[in-house]
Amino acid sequence: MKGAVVPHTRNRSRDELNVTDDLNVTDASNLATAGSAQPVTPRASRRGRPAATIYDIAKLAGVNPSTVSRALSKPGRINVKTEERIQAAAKELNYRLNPMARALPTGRSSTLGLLLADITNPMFFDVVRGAERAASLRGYTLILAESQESADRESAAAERLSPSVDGLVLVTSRMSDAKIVELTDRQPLVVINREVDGVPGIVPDIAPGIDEALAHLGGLGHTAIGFVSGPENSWMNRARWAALLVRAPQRGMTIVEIGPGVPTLDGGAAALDRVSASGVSAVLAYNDLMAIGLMRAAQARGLTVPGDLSIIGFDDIFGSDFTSPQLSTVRTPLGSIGERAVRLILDVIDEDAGESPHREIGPQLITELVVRGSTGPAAR
Amino acid sequence: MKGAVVPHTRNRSRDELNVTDDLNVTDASNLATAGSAQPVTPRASRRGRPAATIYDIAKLAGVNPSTVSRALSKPGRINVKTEERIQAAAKELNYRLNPMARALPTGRSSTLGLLLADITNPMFFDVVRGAERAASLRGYTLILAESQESADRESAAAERLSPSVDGLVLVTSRMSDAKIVELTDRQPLVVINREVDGVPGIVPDIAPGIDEALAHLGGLGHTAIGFVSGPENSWMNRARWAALLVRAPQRGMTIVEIGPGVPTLDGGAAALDRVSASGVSAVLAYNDLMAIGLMRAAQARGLTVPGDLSIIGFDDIFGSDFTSPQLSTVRTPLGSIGERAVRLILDVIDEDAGESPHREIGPQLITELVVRGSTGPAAR
DNA sequence: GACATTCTGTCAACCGGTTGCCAAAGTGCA
DNA sequence: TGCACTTTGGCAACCGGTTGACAGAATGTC
Repeated sequence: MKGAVVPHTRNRSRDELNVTDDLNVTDASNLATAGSAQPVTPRASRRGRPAATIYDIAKLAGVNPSTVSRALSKPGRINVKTEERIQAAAKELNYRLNPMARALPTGRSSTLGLLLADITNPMFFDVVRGAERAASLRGYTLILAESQESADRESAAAERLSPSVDGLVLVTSRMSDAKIVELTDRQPLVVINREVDGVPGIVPDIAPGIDEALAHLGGLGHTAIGFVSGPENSWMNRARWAALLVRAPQRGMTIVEIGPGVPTLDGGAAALDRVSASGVSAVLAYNDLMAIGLMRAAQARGLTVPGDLSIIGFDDIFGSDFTSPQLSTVRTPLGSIGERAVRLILDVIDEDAGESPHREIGPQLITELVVRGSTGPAAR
Repeated sequence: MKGAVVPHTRNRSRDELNVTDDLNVTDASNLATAGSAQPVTPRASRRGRPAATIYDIAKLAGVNPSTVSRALSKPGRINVKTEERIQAAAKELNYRLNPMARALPTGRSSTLGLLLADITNPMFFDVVRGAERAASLRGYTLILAESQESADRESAAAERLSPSVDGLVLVTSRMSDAKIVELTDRQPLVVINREVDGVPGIVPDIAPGIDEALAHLGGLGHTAIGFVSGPENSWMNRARWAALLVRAPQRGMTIVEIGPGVPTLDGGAAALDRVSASGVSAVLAYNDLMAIGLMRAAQARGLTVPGDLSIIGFDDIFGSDFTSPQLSTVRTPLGSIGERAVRLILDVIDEDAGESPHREIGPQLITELVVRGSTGPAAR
């Protein structure tokens, strides 16, 4: 008899299974007056066998588990005949790879974390869409987390996500540069709408849109402009203000900053008093949300837009053309930004893994003015 | 000498580490004219030591790894003194538990999958917010996936997520009942806005809102109503239509179904011809997106709302009060629905795990009419 | 002081994959 | 037929945790 020390034997006795078919179909007719929380039918316990593993496949195909692993993830490493047998067994067992089991030895989860400041800001729609597309194209899954405009919550979310994602995309980070650099030291990370020394990032070129906006306003006779400012800790807020501060005087316009404020409808509405008091005839707001909030507050007070006040937003979010008048706004190519950001971080990840460091420099991400109804001639 | 067979020795020589401080700070000044894709600074490779494990803690605290595991996750099982020592070591090493390593033996990932039909439908804002709140309250993370209104893509997403989540929440599923039941057999699952036999779900009570809407329209003199219908495979679409079909005649009104159509702005706009041709003086649309699309299309054609046509939407999404006139709509308590759905699925999960099957039946999730400007007296 | 009971920490198996190393089998070429 | 080289598949360690079983120490009881 051979030696009998079996060091790591797996004894799984899950082959035969119950399937006691006690499904108790409750009659849930009467669609129309649907109740609220439908009571759960007493489901004794999850039926259906546990998910198949490579060990099950190995047994069925009569090979070693490691061979199954290779057949499934290293095409060509295994004899074609064997590979076919394994594929057949996998299909028969309806095998589905367990990503977490794979992530443990490889250290790669094929998962990316996307940190947003505020889910309810429609600006994120397109970013998420674009990111999703680029991610799934390369077999990655996105995990979304929201920081609700708080640097602390953002940093907590990053810490929480960190062990289970291959990389982090910060969409409109509220964290300090130092914290971001610290995170970048630990794992691949890219920022959107922000520049941090030594951290890869995707930032649209805001200059064209702002130039167009100022030219547009100048052409309408406005000479005193306001900037309804967003969060102080937003890099993009500072960037937009900085650009205006340089460019407005170049065109012979005066410009004042009104704020900072929270980047929401309410934040925009809250700026109305200061806007009125400032005597400006036109404002740019940090984003469309604030612009719309301001517009509605102004209208509620009997002012007309653009008669008494011209308003321009940023981003061209969903709904910015619902308003009356429709909002003029500096469009940001959000979808492309999300897409590029994910491609960039995947490149960083691959590079860390020692693969080809190809980095495509695509077309510029430029912004442009969308002229709609909320801008008009300055009152004489 | 004792026996010397060490079966599973871990030899990690990661104690000393490099930290070659070659951070090459590139000067990225000039905020305003930010370029597009900022080139990545040549980052030799990820700096910073690999994440600490319980083995590192064990060595530092002079105990066995299993003791560390217990100290960290089974408070009280371990001597207070030892536990403190371990906690201190964990803090010193900045230890962070690896969720995937934990998920493997326990089979629980503390992660929930949320399947949406369309991220860009603002209806999901509140659902996601509510779900997020309930999930994080109980230590769970949400993974969002989008099916883009396709049953196939939805089912594929469910399959893909399945191995790595503890449960699935289908928000507005487009899959067949059979498929949903099949998934439910494999793992905890709850549906929102849908009733499926034997599958736990959260559905708002649409009757009150629809009654109010019909009463409102009746009071304004409307007798011929249209329902601009959404996707055929949407349970909620059928439910709304079924409710209207029963209730409108009870009030002496006629009602016709116009559709089906895609549940977007464009889908609503596309229904305009059929709405005009039908001769109705008021319509309810499947959701706010279609209602707004229809309203804008009507206005673009020179019709007035509500003068020529009264319009009511469903859900009261973000932006439904941006329009002019503002949209009257049947509000759905989306946030509560998301919250309740997550609580429900966590109960299902706990129950499967053999814990207390407490199930709170909260207040009813009722809908209500929000009267704004898009409804008015019927034309004589 | 003897014995039963509770506390506390260790051992080793296990979750489901991946992968370096190696030997057996197959192939090519002289 | 002999030998070098390539293919192919198995073995066992490993990723980072969890947990049942168990033994030694501490404590309680009479």
